[in-house]
Amino acid sequence: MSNQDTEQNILNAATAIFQSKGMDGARMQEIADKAKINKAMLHYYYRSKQKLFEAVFKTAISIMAPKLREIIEKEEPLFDKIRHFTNGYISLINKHSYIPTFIVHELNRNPHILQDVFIKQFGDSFDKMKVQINEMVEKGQIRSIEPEHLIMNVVAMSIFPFVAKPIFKSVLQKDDKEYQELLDERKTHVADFVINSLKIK
Amino acid sequence: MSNQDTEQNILNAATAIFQSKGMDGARMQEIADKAKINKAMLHYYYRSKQKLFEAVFKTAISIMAPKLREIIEKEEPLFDKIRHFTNGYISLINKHSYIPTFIVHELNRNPHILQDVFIKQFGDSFDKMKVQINEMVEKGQIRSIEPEHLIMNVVAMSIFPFVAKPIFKSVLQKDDKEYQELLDERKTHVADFVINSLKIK
DNA sequence: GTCTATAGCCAGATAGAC
DNA sequence: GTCTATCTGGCTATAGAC
Repeated sequence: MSNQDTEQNILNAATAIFQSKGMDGARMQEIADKAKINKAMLHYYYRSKQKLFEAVFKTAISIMAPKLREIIEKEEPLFDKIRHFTNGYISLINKHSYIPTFIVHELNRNPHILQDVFIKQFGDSFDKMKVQINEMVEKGQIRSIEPEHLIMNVVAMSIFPFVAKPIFKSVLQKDDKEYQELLDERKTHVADFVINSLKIK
Repeated sequence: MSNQDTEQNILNAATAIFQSKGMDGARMQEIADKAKINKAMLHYYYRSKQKLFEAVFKTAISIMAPKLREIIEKEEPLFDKIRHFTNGYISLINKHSYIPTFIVHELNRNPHILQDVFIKQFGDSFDKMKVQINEMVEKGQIRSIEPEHLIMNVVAMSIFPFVAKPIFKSVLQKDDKEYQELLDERKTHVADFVINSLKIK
């Protein structure tokens, strides 16, 4: 295996372990076993558990952020944007379902990891979106709503069902297959639900 | 200090530490320091870290569950129920803001903690609520919606802003005071948003 | 019940042979 | 680059004096 393959191999194993157990619960030995290499190799390539964790965390952010950015920055009508967000984001998270829980937990454990990552990346785009929403309200095209709440609503309904999967599965009494079907339905359901609430008929 | 005071004192300290650092990140020494007692006392009263953790976890569930049960079981019109839920639950979580993140993380770490806690407590109530929603759809009083999605929507919009607080604060560029104001607004905003989406006008 | 001291274990990190 | 063996520190848990 080449250096880069080994490095990637380690990162993949570390991602799986860190995302399911968190920084504190993860064990270097377990990561090494998963990567089918020696524990010393982890340190050879990444120096420390902390550095390896940071690599995993940055990778997780880099999977989530560009798609978000793409959807938000694209110039198109608000309702289209909402549909693209719920469809695109729920599909993406489906492929990386551990990421939201992982990010949420690690950020609460240590909020300053973020610092200004998001501000720098999204500040301008969100300002534009706020203007777009406020204009539609003023023109009477949608109900009155604060942009902040609209954004929180859409994001919450899209992501929370992944984060709270064990609770919802239990409360709604669904098995894995049934719950997956619910998640798929939400790609369009959430957008419909939001747009119905905004529309003035 | 009496036995029970000491026991409660330990539980309070453990709650604070476990809820901010999680089971794996918490240190018995830190809990002892916070409770201003000796580390050996923790073991005298709770035998092991695991047992102490379970006490904290059960307390967290027992704070969240009865209110949920109360709101869901009360016989009243659906829209009233939605208003009571968003108002009551957001207020409650405001007083215990670490709990949702704590529960979510620990459940993902170890999903079988739940087992049938929720099913037994809420199975019947949710069935009744499903019937209530389905009847309103059939009578043409609200838009067609699957009860599961409606429940997920309301819960997600109420709870996710607490879980994702560091992210939203950063993205929306709010300080603590401004973010708290947003959370307070949501007690009525979420209910309005949901009811607007359901109404047929 | 409360403390000090310490046993015993396990994890992250490194030394050093190959 | 890759491995084995080992160091070092920190953590849970307990023994035992008071």
